[in-house]
Parts: sequence; structure tokens; C-alpha cells
Amino acid sequence: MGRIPCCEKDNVKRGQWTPEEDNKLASYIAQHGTRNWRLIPKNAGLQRCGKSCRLRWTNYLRPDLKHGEFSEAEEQTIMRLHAVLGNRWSIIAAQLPGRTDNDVKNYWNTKLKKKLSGMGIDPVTHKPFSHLMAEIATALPPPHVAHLAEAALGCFKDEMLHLLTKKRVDFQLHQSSAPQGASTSTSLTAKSDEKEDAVEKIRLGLSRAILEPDMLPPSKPWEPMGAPAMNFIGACSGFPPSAPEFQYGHSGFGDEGDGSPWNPSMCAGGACTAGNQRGRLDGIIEEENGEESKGEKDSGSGSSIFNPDCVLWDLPADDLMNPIM
DNA sequence: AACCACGCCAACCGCGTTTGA
DNA sequence: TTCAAACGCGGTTGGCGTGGT
Repeated sequence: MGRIPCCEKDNVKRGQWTPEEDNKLASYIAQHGTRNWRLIPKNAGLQRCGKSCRLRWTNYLRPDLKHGEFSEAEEQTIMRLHAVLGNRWSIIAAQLPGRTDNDVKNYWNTKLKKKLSGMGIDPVTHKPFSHLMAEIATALPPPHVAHLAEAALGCFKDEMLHLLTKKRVDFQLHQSSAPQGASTSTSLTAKSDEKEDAVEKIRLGLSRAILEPDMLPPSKPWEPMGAPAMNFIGACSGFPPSAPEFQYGHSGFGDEGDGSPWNPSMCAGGACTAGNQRGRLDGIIEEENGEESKGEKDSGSGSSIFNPDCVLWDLPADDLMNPIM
């Protein structure tokens, strides 16, 4: 049984809303509320689908919406909640007054995902790429492990090359005190060398992660609490930080410590007790943590891997964390 | 000046869930 | 209890603006 459309598609206007339409919708809702979205366009004199009206109202016209840039605190909140909740945008948005799920989703997809990738962190699991590879490696039988580095390179190569070489090399070359009149071909050669170098570093790092699984730390290195752990690829001295107040987005992340109310301890380990989290959040986080404790399923748990002394793929974390967007 | 590539974001689409007759 | 209608959510798309060549 097919689902019937929510409205007559032939008779409805689509695409961008005009200010006149916005006015009609807003004034109608101000008078009558949002009881029945199917009737609203008819009664308001709009040739729009009720669903389209609802979206326009909830994502744009609602008077309590914020329309400006996301603040540092909001950004931190999104990243930390995403580490716990995944793509549950409506729940994440509910913790950010004035932001819609669409706002949060767009912000995540266009900004935050890239930031994390640029730091060598998988935006899905919130783990370092290198650690993910090592986890996979330890789970595979030896004959398959041998090919993992190549496969991983295939997966991550494009993005990592983009992040590690193109933008950064461009930046560095512009910043460098290259002698006046350095030829374009010199620049290109430098770029090419850097790229090859980065590929080789990634290759080495992954190979080591695979060949030396015993270097894996006994506990999750990204958890704020726990024994100091060596990064299995490179030195990670002084990690994790002794104090739990570190921020998700370290200094290289573009923040200077904004005093976000969210504290990693809220979602570290099995206890996520954020007192200021509202609505469905508490239950959901408990649910997530329960699943994690049962099946060792990773739910992010704070993603506290941002130590400038950490080295991913033999690249200093400082490099990875430099703003590149 | 023209073209192209890319990023951003508003809007759409389809599916799962909830509601109410 | 069942089922159609409405609602809500997350993924995807398309258009616009901007910067680079």
C-alpha cells in the first residue's frame, strides 16, 4: 500500500519562499497557531504544501530562532553530543536554544566534520583514524592484516592528502620566507615532495599500527580518565591530561577555552550525568552507555584525544590541529 | 570579463512514528 | 484493534554566492 502524498503536488508552489509568503504564514500562525499543517496553507492563502509550511516555520520564521553564527560553546556542545548521540540532530538541537535540527545538521556537515577530519579524527566514531585502523587490524586474521594498510590508504588517501598536503602546503608556502622570485615550478616541486612525504608517513603509521598491535594502549586513550597511555604510533606524552576540564576542541581547534557548560566528565566512561541536559537526552545517553558497556560498542565518550603531544601517523598533532579551513 | 569549482544553506523527499477516528 | 492521516526526523538535493584561474 503506497503512501498518499501530503498534498496535491500539481497545485503547490515549490522552491524559495518570498517575503510575501513569509508574511502570510507568520501572521496566520500568530493568529491561529500551528494546529493543523494541512489546513494552514489553505487558510493562509498560500499555494504551498503543509509540510513545506511547517518546515519554513520551524526552520526560519519561528520568532525564537537564532540566525547568526554558531558560538564556540555551541560548537563544543554539538561535537560532544554528537560523540554520544550520533546523527540525532533534533535531540542535539534541543540542547541549543534557538537552533533547529537543520541548522545543526548543516553546521555539522559543512564545518565540524571537516574540522575533525583535519585533526585525524573520524567524525563518525570520534576516534583517531589511526586507532580505528589498529582496532580493525587486531580483529583480523594475519593474512588479511597484511593488506590493511593499503586498503586504509585507499579509503583515507584522498581526504588525508587534501587535508595534510594541499591546504597546509599552500598555507605553509605562502607563509614561508621563500626567496623572492622563487619559481612556480619550485613551488610545485615542493608541493609534490610534501605530498609524497605525507603519503609515506601515513603508510608508515598505518603499517606500524598493524604490525605492532601490542603497542595498543590498555585503555581507550581518548577517555579523559584512565592510565596514561602511549599512542601506539607515536609518543603521546602526558596524555591523557591530568585535569578533566580539557576541551573537545583544543587550542588548535580555534577556541581559546570558552567555558562551555558541558564537561567531558559528563559523558566519560559509563556515567553521563549532565545536569544541564534537557528533555530526552538523559535517557538516551544512559541507553547509549548501557549498550556500550554491554558490547564494548564505542559511543564516543568524550573524544578527549586532543593532546598536542600526541602524534598521529607520525605527524605532530600540532600540525593536524592547525586550522586549515 | 568569463568561466569554473567549491561551500553553504534552504528546501525537498521518503520513511518511521504518533495520533485519533 | 486497525488503519489512514498527520507529524517529525534525517538524508539529500539544488540554487546561490564567492573565490580562484
